Amino acid sequence: MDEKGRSFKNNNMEDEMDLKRGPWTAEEDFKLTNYIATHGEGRWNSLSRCAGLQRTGKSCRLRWLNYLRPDVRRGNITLEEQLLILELHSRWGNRWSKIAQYLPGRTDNEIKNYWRTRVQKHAKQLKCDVNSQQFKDTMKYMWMPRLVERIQSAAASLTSTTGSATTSSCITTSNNEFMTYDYNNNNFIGERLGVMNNNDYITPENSSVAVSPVSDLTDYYNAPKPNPDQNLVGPQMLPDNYFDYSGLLDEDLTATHEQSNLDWFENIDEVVSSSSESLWNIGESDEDFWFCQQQQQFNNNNDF
DNA sequence: AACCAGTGCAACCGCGTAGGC
DNA sequence: AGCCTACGCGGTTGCACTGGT
Repeated sequence: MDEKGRSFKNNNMEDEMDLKRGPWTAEEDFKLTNYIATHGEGRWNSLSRCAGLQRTGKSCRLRWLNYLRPDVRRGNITLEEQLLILELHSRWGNRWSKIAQYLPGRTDNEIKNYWRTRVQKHAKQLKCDVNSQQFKDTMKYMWMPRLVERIQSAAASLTSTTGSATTSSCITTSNNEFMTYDYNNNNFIGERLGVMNNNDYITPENSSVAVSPVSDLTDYYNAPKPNPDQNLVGPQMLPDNYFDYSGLLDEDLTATHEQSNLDWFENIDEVVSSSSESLWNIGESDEDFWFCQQQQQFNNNNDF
């Protein structure tokens, strides 16, 4: 039973009346941050009292975890993070905290909000349920390949403009394994990454999607028609463009990196940040949404 | 300038669960 | 074993901001 439960009300109604709600003030933030800096986290209810905050422990915890924590990463969700969210959500569903473990600095709340405001919005606009197989396939066979392509084209364009100055980025894992991602060869350099390896990751050899120089629209529309009996499921839908994302994250992901704080593409952000804002972000690009709608219409027309 | 609808995000709520007594 | 407390998670709400009319 938490502080909203019966026992709380029985204990002290006056305390409940005094509790403050709503947006946090700078002063409250200061108090909470200062107190945690001195005494550490935990025991949120007593922490709230000791810090002189008229807030529930729950509220303090949320404020700290989602906003005040020094390692909270703010700003737009990057392309790489989008890709990872899509992949992990397809695997785990609405397990936001679990997904958040693999996006360092991002909170479950932020990821959840991203999903609801961007992804679900698109599902709605595409007139299909976000949990439907149709929508999942749209993500898997269209959005995710597009993301991969844009991530790589962003890296490639940067490479072309900066010469060979930036051809790799560093990745550190919770185990302090140090890995390097080679943008020229699209693979990881190093012993092991845990969640990925050279064979798993997208390379020019194993993915025509990732390096396709042809416009997506052309590719998709030239793709063989899906088998009407199979209701838009399976790699046969878009064989030339199919990329198996199950390889992106190893099946042993959970086991090998249960408490992983993998700094996924920690520095790729810097590499592509200058151009990523204008690249494809779910919910932000009319062009790509239009493309998805066209594709959906195409599929509908050919399926039935 | 005023209004309104849409959007994004911080914060809250309800519930399940683990652990202590 | 049963109760209580604290915590964490996923779902939901409220509100500030923004862009369109």
